[in-house]
Amino acid sequence: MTSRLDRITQQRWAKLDRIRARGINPYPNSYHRSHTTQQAIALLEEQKKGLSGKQEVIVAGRIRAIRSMGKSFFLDIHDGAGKLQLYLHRDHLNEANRKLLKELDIGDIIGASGELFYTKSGEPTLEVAELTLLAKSLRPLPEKWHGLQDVDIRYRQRYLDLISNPEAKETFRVRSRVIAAIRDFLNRRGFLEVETPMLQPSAGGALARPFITHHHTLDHDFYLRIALELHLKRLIVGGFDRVYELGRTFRNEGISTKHNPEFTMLESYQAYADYNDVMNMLEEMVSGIVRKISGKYKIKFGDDTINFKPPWPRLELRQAIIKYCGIDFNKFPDADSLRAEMQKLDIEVDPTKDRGRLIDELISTFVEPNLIQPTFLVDYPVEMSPLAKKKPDDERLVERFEAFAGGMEIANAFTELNDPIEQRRRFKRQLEKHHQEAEVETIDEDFLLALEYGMPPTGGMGVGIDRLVMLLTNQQSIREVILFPQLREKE
RNA sequence: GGGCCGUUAGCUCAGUUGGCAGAGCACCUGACUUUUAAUCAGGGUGUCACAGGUUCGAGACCUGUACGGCCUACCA
Repeated sequence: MTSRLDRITQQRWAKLDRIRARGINPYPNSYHRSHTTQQAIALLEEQKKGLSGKQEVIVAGRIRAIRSMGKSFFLDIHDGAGKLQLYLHRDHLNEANRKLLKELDIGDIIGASGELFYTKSGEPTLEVAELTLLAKSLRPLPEKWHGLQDVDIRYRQRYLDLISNPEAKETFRVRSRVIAAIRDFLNRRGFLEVETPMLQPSAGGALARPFITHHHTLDHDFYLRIALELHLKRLIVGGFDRVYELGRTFRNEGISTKHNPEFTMLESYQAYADYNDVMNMLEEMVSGIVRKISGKYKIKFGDDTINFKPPWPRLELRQAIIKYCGIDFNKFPDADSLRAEMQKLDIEVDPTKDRGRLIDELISTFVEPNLIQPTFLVDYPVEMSPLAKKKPDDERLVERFEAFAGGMEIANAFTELNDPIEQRRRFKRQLEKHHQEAEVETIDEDFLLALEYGMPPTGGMGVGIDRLVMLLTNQQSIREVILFPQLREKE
C-alpha cells in the first residue's frame, strides 16, 4: 500500500526527473534578485504616484498558492520580507517556461522577472516574463488555511511552523529585537560584551544540577555552565568596570512551560554600583524595551494587562510574604520553627529543606503568582543568597532583589559579596548543607583567588531572556520562544 | 518522578450504541485569458501511534509501550 505522502512524493520526483531531462538544473547555484517582495510592492506604489518609471524587477521566493485560470496562472510567492502575486500567461512565456510551469508545485522556490502592475482588484502583481526554478520541493506543505497545529511537528520541524504560521515568525522576530535592544542599551552605557567558558571544571554561580561532559585529550570531566556569574566577576577584578554576557546556560532539571534545559541569560556587572543602582537600570532597560517593541508600556499577557511604566513597586521580601500568607520569617529564625508555622497553613513541607528553601517555597507558593504587575522584592535572607553582600544594618539580610512580572521571576540581582574571607565561609556553609544531594559540590578556588586580589564594590544582575520574550510575545510556554526546544528523541 | 488527557489521509479535523474509514485543504484529470481560501466537473491515495487482549465483529472497550499536552514534583 502506498500512502498519500508516498504518492505525492513520487509525483514530485517524477516532475524533478522531467525537469532534469530537459537539461534544467532544479537546484541552481545562485540567483540575484533586484527586489524583495516588499521592495517590489513599494516600487509599484512609487510608479503609481509617478515617482519612478516602469522597470524590470527580479524577485524570488517560495510558491505558497497556485491559481490557474485557463491560459492564466496566479502564483503567490513568499520571501523573508512578505509576499507577492505573480501573473503568468501561457502565450507570453517561452517554450521552456511553459513546460516548467506545468511541473511547479506549492512549496517550490522560484525566481521571476518582469514588470509590476495592479490587477483590477488592486493586487500588486508581477507579470512574469521569465521564470527560473531555484529549488524543487519534494514534500507537501501543511495546509494553507489552518496552518500547522500539531505542536510536536511545530517544534521538531520548526521550519514548517515558520513557513505556515506567520505569528510564529513574528515571535522570533520580536525575540531578535529584544536581544538587539538589550545590547544597544548596555553598549550605550559603556558595558563591554564578553564571552566566558561554557565548559567549566566546576559549575558555580547557582545551585542547580549541571550537565556533565568529558574532554578526551585532557581526560577530564567538565560541566556545562549553570550561570555566568563567577567568570564575569573575575573580569571586574581584572578592571573591566562594566561587563555583560548574553549566553546560553544549562541546567539539568525538569522541563516545564517555564523551564528549558538550555536557556538564555543576561548577566551584567557594574563596578562601583550597588543593588539600588542595578534596580534602576533594570527598570529603565526592561520598560524601555517594552515601549520600543510594543510602542507603549502596557502589554497583554494572557488574561492580564501588564503596565511596565516606571517606577515599579519595591517591596521588602519580608513584608511581601507577610502580605500574602501572614508569616513573618523574622519570627522564625530556624528551619524547624518556620516549618512548623508553614504546616499550620496546610502546606506540604519537605523536612529536608533548610530555612532558605522554605522561604523560597513561601515566595513561589504565595507571592510569585500574585506579582502580575512588575514588582521588585528586595532584601533577602542571607541563607538564600551565598554570593550577595549583607545589609550594613541587618546581619540576617543581604542586598538582593528579584524582579517579577506576569507571575514569573524575570531577574535576580545583588550587591556582590567581594570579601574573600566571608565568601569562603558562605561557600563552606553551602557545601555542608548540600553535600549529600548535590552532584557537584566543590568550592571554586580560582574564583576565591580572584577575590583575594580585590574586587571593587559591584552590583550585578541576571535576567532570564526567554521569559522576558514570553512576556513581550504573550506566550504562556517557553517552548514558543525557543526555536528548537528540548524534546524527547523519537524512536 | 507522579496524575489526567491526547495520537484517525501530507495538513486541519469529524467518526453517534462495538457493525462497510469520512470531510475540507492538498494531490491527480478536465474546463476557464485579472484570480486571490478562485470557481466548476470528475478521481480517493489510510499500518485509525505501536504491541497484545476481549468480542461473531474493535478507530471505539481492556492492558502495556512510545511520543506529545496540561497539572504536579525538582529547579536558592
